[in-house]
Amino acid sequence: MSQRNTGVTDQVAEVGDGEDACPVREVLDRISGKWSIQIVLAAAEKPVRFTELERTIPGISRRMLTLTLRSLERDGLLVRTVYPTVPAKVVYSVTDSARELHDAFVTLMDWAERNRSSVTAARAAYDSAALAVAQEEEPVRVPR
Amino acid sequence: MSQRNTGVTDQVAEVGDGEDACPVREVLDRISGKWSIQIVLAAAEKPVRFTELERTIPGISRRMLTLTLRSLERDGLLVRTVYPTVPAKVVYSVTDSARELHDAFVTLMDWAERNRSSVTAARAAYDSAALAVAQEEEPVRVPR
DNA sequence: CCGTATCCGAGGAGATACTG
DNA sequence: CAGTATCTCCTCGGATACGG
Repeated sequence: MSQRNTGVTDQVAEVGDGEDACPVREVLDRISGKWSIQIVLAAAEKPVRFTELERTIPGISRRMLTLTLRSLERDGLLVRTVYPTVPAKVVYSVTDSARELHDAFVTLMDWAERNRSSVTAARAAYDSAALAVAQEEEPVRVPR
Repeated sequence: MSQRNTGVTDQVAEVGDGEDACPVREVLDRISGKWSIQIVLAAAEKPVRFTELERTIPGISRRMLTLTLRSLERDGLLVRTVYPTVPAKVVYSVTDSARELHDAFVTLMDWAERNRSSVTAARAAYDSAALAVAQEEEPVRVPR
């Protein structure tokens, strides 16, 4: 009991949840963790099997896949269905709640693609400026 | 040099960024961290001063405020303006890029408020079910 | 007022090995 | 196939103290 290090917030957290009530934190807690969004994104297209997700999402580990799935299931975003066939087959599908969230994610992804280049550029500019300062030299003044 | 523990991803990360190119990760890296969203949200309403943000955002520490601000500035989401008055005055304002992102955040917040109750309910249901299993008893079968 | 530097704990996440 | 259990590393982020 009293399991340590469950990752992904925790589950069955002390019953007394604590009254945050802040919507910002609620959202963050749900989409943070490297994998939640990608899983919802994948499951929203069509119900997916465990192994399927493992292949669909590049760097995910078995552990994090399981933990994130449980977390999403707990929040009522995914439904886990088990078919008691011989090697057992498990399918995860999104709920209505998650489908709406999915739309919000799409908006976010859209932003990411439209602003990718500008962010990269801003970053490069910021870094080179910081570097110049660190070297106590005049900015962007090329040697030769 | 080679400073440890800068928090908020890191800045000036080894120059060679590594080619992820995954929009999902890009978004996540920007909105993860407990404070980014709230800062953008606040600065989007009107340009804000450092201390102002400190008061506006409840639990934030000076450290995290600075770190997150730098990170957002680096990504071209915030602009830092210094007025060389006597005790110096610094104002942070959002860029166009950030204003679009702000809209996406609003969508997310909207979702959070609309689904707050259903998530809470789903969580309670999941937890009580798990608890019943843990006690090796029949589910939801009240004693008396 | 606007930060920076340092110390340190909590928990997120990978690697690996084992089970029904 | 679909997980669970451990062990461990590392990043995030709070507390605190100091500097221009």
